Amino acid sequence: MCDNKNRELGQPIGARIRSLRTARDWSLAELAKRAGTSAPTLHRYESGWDRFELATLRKIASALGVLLEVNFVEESVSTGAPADLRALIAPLFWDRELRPADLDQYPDWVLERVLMFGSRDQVSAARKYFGDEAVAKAAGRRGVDPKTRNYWNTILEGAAGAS
Amino acid sequence: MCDNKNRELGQPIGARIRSLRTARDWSLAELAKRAGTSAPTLHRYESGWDRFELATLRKIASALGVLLEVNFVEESVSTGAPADLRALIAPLFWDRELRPADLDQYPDWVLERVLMFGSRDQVSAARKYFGDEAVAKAAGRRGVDPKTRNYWNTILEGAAGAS
DNA sequence: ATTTTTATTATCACACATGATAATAATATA
DNA sequence: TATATTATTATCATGTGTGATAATAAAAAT
Repeated sequence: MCDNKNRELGQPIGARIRSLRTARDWSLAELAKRAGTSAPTLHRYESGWDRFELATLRKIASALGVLLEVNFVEESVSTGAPADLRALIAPLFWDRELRPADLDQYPDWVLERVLMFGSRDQVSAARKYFGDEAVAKAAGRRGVDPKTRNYWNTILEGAAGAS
Repeated sequence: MCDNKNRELGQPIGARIRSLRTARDWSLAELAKRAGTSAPTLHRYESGWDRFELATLRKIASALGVLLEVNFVEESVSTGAPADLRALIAPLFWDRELRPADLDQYPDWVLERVLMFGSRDQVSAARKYFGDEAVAKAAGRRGVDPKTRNYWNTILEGAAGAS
């Protein structure tokens, strides 16, 4: 999830709540009971409400057994420069040196590795650099495990639906 | 920053705001003007206020030129069961199959690989499973690059200091 | 086909987050 | 030392997020 609407880094809050709830096979009423709120209120949240109080999000997170993180994030490494991205993800390429040209010649291969083994920051930077289409393509490669593939299919589906 | 008080993952929100503001050499009045709020209100926030509306945090983030991230983070995989950890980190052992017994027979070797190439989740799960002492030991192995070693020495030093 | 469960929409009262304002204390500047 | 700037504390009016409730639609179960 990202709260700043200018950057699509994940699901909107409401969609995330729904996703977490349905993963647990809970009804709106069940989660509402656990979170100390009401089903119609939760429905409102899952349907696009966006102006939460943190206290509300805290209750919901607690009921769902997840951690609520709230971060002010400085603009990350500049991803306009290939050299910056290369330096960031180079550690993932233990078997072969990652050359600067590889970013443009073999985006699928690079992304596959990043999606499979990269940290959040590395993945985020690569996604920004290559774009969602390239990520979707890379997620379809044989070297990507089904769990990771499903993850990205869901994320990118959500990101495409929002545009 | 982490919003769930049960886990210490960073600065409280208010302290983070102050840190970002003073880094820019702005007064309370300056940030207040940019964020469309008031100096006394900002002072309240920086001094421990904790029950924010997201809209408020958005305004402040925008004024500070930073990204507001709001995440529900799943608790990581259960690390009580060796099979779960093994499944999680298995992709990192591309050159040799990771057998269940390896976790107990060669913890150093397993951890070295995880520390060097693991994702955040993988590292976190392994750390939880093996404990900090084992991580410290593994970080000292020859196959761990100095940067990673320093990273873990710092982290574990901090973790030891906190107890 | 009927009943039960769940989701969805709408209304409303109330608690409270927020910013405006004033006053005072502390710090920085001239 | 005097003045200006900034930080801090307190009060209060207002807008709004929230949950309770009712009604209805849709989906699932029997």
